[in-house]
Amino acid sequence: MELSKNYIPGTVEEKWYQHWMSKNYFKSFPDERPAFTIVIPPPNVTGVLHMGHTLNETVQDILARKARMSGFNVCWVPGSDHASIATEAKVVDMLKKEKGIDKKNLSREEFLKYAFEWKEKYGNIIYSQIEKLGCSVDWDRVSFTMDDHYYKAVIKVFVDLYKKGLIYRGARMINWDTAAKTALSDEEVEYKDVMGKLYYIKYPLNPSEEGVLQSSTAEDFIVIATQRPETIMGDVALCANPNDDRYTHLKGKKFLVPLINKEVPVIFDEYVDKDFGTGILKITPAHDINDFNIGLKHHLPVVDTLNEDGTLSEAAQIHIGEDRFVARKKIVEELREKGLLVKEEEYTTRLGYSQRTNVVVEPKISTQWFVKMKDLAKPALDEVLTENINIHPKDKFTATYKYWLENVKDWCISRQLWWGQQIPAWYDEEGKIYVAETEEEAIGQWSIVNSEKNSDSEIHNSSFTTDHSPLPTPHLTRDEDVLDTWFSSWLWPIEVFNGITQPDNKEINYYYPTSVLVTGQDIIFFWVARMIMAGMEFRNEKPFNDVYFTGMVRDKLGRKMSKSLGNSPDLLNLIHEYGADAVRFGIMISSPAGNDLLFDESSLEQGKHFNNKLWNALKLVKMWEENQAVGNGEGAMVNGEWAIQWFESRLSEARNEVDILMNQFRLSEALKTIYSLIWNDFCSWYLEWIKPEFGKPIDPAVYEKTVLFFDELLQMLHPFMPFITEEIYHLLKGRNDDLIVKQFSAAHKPDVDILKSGDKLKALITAIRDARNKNNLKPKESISLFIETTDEISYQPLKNILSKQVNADAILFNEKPVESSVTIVVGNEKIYLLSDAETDTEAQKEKLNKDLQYLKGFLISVDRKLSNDKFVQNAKPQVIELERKKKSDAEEKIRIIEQSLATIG
RNA sequence: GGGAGCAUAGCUCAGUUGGUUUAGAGCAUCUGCCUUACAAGCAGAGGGUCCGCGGUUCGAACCCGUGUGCUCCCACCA
Repeated sequence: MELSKNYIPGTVEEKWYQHWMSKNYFKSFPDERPAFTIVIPPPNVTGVLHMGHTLNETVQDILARKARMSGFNVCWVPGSDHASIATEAKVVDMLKKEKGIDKKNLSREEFLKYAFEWKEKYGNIIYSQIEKLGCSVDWDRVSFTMDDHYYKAVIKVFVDLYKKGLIYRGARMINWDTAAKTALSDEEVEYKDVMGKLYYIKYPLNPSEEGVLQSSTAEDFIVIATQRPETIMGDVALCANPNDDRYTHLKGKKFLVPLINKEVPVIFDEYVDKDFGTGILKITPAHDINDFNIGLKHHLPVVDTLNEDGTLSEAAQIHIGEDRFVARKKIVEELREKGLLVKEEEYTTRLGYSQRTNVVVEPKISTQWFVKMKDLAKPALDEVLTENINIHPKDKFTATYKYWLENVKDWCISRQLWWGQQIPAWYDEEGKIYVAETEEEAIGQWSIVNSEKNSDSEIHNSSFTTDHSPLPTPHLTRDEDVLDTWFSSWLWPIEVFNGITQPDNKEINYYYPTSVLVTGQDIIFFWVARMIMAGMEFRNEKPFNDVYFTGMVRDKLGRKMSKSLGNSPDLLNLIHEYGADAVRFGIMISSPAGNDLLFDESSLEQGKHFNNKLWNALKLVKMWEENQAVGNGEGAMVNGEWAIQWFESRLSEARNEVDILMNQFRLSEALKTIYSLIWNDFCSWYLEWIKPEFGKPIDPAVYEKTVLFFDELLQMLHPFMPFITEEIYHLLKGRNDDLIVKQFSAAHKPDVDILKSGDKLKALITAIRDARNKNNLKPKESISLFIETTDEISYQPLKNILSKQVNADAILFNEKPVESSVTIVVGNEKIYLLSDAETDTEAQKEKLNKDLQYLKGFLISVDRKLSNDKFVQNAKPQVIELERKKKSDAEEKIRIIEQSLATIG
């Protein structure tokens, strides 16, 4: 079979994915083997996968494939997240732009139909991307956070927590998204520094109050500073610090809110910073969390001057219906005209923006549903602190995890949206709440409550009536809101195995807890912490053993990937251009765990080159398949045996290193190790060492061994680059099995002595090549080598390799060349290169002098240590011994070099 | 304002409880090669005040203090 010049990934990748699927390699059923379970962090169905997902899925696939080749029953569950607010915002936007439909004009059912269509479209794109990337997920297990059983699980959990008293309904200050018209959790708000203005506004004294100000002031007003003049209509008090002498005399006085002349009292609270602004704070409980708290403390009313969409409400009295930012400008103008605006200052402030719609978030009083977090947080914290769950990298995230859980606040879980699980709460005409899994159950509860009420009233009326008229049909209305998307995601590792809806099924018992969670560090609180809470609360067991945090993917300038910057590449394009293996390689090679990844296409280029290197190694070995020596191996490499022993040891050494690195989740380093093993040790050294001269046959035993080595390298690389490795595995030799399921054998112990010989040989070759280079000896010009050594025997097995690698036609030991030659020093041995060509003695001298200088400096530093009494007294014996050896080695080398220099003259 | 992390070659990063040389890798750079697996390649080379300062130690890239710079998280003073 003719192999193409370069590796072409496209059809190969398609072919093998289909093959693996047809063999059901990705499918998993509970059996006797140990389980290795991964649940995919379900991507939001808001759009297509970006580079962050690519990194995540690649890491998971590497772990899954490695586990599969190590005898585990691997189950990787794919899926997607309905992403309540994010998706709803996209659908609303799409409807408006593409169909001219306003959500207001749709019924809930109609809207959900569109939303499901959207989910179908983007969900499928996401799944096809996961497939193209080569992810070995079990496609029979695709889960979605709004699947029927999943929906039921969420409802069940809500009811359960409500019954336990862990869910309550209450009026709180929440973050309000005026575009999506919904509450946001604290985590959904992003703060940005913005230039704003601080306005100083006069509040006049109520004219009905007389002579309250000290005569020295002589003015009947006080000045407050605010960034948000449009909220003054919601003011209910002015507040000063009780220790602020400037204002203590104002106690009991009343002032007027400008423009609307509403009377507000002066109160005192230590919360107020005397040194900020004027030292007086206006209290607007409806629109600021701190004001709200002060309001509660001082029993002040709440005046909400904003509508849900961010326009001013009737309570504002003026500018009703105008957007808050428009109203701000107008109010400032009006204040200025009335002479009530004292001054404006430039001021940098941090404003909260909605993560989903990017509008400025308004603090707003609202009745919402909350989860009490304190009791849930405790066990979740313990799991991590006791290292029952291991976080990687540990140092970086354990502290933040601990801090968040120790200071956790109640979780606002209701959202004023349609896309999501509708809150299972019903209200009767009196506003009484019934929380139940179904409407029937809610009605049942209502009946019980109302019949109790009837019997209560019977007792109190003390009128004995016997005719029990049937209870009237209840008019229950269901809560319109849906649940926060994370209130469904936190059940993910459990409910993908139906562990909430059927708590004792075979699957959940086998696959749970899952093995490892791979996710971005940005959702440690949103998701990771809450999954641990859910695991502990609903199954009394952690959801996963390990958590691997990937960093954020940035562009090569360190900027976040974003659509507006246009620096977020399209995954399918990249796969098309480089191949999935190269994309996986490129993204993994530069991605240490937990560090941000600076994405640069040049690393994909490197991956592509690596593919080609493997391809060419295949071509070389294939050539030998047809051209093997018969009989006693005439023309074969005599030193194949030694090369084989060396590579066997090198391979074992690397296998052990890679295993350790993989167990520590240091995947990037593991890949680097494999890359270097294949490119340098296998291709540049081993294959060159055993390669017969052109046209000559190879020794069959060497050939067979080489194929086995190649197999093992492919196996090591397969988790990282699955397609090309499977392809080469099959092209290398006719096979009945597939690489993807080939089980790792135990790694051997490397032979340390032979590795040392290998290092020596490599150093020798490099030094001689360097000398050739520096002396302008063309590769084709043959040389004779004269080696001065006390250990001639150790050279015997290396001789043939050495002469081939440096193009030497003769190697002589402990003889001096008669003619002038190039002299170099490698280790403790002096080597002469003799050739017919002119040699440049100046270049040699230069090199030798440089080495000499280095060695003398080195010797001084060693001597300094050894002549230091304290060092000799305190250092460990091995360390001293080592220094002595360094000293004698250096002295020996210096002697040889000086001798050489003398010879050259 | 509170906390965490980082700072090593042009770039991205390793560097294990302080001692294997005067610190390593990949990429990039430079030099020479179209040598029959591979120019998407081969061979070789150059490149570092381990952020500054101070301390502990016989010995510091590593430990301690301090300064500077960057990143992130939390809080959210009108």
